[in-house]
Amino acid sequence: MNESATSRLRETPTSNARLPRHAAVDAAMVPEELRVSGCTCARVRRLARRVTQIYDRVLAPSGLRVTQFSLLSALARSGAMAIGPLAIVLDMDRTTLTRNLKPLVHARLVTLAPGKSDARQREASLTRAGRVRYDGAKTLWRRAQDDLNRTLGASRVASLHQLSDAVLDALNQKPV
Amino acid sequence: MNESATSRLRETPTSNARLPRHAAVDAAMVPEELRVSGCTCARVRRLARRVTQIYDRVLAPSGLRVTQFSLLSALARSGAMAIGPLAIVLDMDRTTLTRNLKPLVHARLVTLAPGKSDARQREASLTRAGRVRYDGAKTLWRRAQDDLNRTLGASRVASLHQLSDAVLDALNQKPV
DNA sequence: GCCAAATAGGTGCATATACACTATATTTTT
DNA sequence: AAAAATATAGTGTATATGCACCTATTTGGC
Repeated sequence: MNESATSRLRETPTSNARLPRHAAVDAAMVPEELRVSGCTCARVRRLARRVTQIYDRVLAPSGLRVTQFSLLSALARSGAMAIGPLAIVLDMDRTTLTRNLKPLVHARLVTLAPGKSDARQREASLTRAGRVRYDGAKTLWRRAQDDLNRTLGASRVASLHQLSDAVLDALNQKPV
Repeated sequence: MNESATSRLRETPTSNARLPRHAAVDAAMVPEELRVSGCTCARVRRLARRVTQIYDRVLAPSGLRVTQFSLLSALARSGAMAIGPLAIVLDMDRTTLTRNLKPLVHARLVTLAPGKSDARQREASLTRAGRVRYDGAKTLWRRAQDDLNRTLGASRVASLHQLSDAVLDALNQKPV
């Protein structure tokens, strides 16, 4: 069956312990014993899964998922906004945004209105019900965030924020 | 409608330094120093979206997505493994893993065999074709990883790995 | 004014994610 | 040994994600 079982499952194919050779930054490498994958993408996806579960569970009583909460939050902050610009702001694919808005529109928390100057545009904005729902959910969001802060420690969370922002910024400056 | 439209939507909403300002809602009486502004979950999700796009595009010629590549990688490393333990190792919901394996099983890159000692278990393992596909995709993965390292700088990538591992470890030690 | 190019957005398709519930097999209890 | 409890995995449902392709509108030359 698994003829590969004979191999000594040496370290992970993806977990080569040294990153790029064009930089000498070995000083702070992860201990080998952790035997984690060397894939940055796998790490951030895993992190997103784990963290999302926490927020979604705490937000559940509001009937909102954290993605939906974030969309309401963005609209509460920005006011009416067309799909395209909003997608750029959120680093979200335009078509993903369209689909993520759908349950919110169906729940009448968000409306989509034709653009005033350009008939192609669709401006998304919070309804009154959307504002109310968002305000109510903020308490739960705060609880989730506090839970995380307590578990990880504020400094680690702050570091995570800084690093995430820096990475996203770098990727937007110089797209790969 | 959007009475908040007056606010100055400067740069990105979530990287924006002020989210909820109402400290009165803290059901858990969290000290101020534990308060962090901005949503950690929105950040890590955004980061995961962005990074996933990079890897998926580079991996495209292999016919594998990065999630699938990671699954093959895990199986290449571990050999045959039952669904439950594999899900735990990957910090992935068990049912998500079952469904993520489906396209790989359908493509005959992975097989699911009944457990030898326990008929409830299903042991996943790489097929020969799966091993070949995985080996071929590793070159593309390496390219994606190198691209990212070059764009972000190795030290930032190393920091991201360290921090992600530390956070995941902390969450597993002390589940929220 | 007309038409090609560019722009804004939606659809089809496939995968990714996870909670609630279900089905089956094993283990423990009586 | 039969019943109850537990363990293992799959399904139903719903959302999240994004590429390829499509439609409608606007714009830029002419």
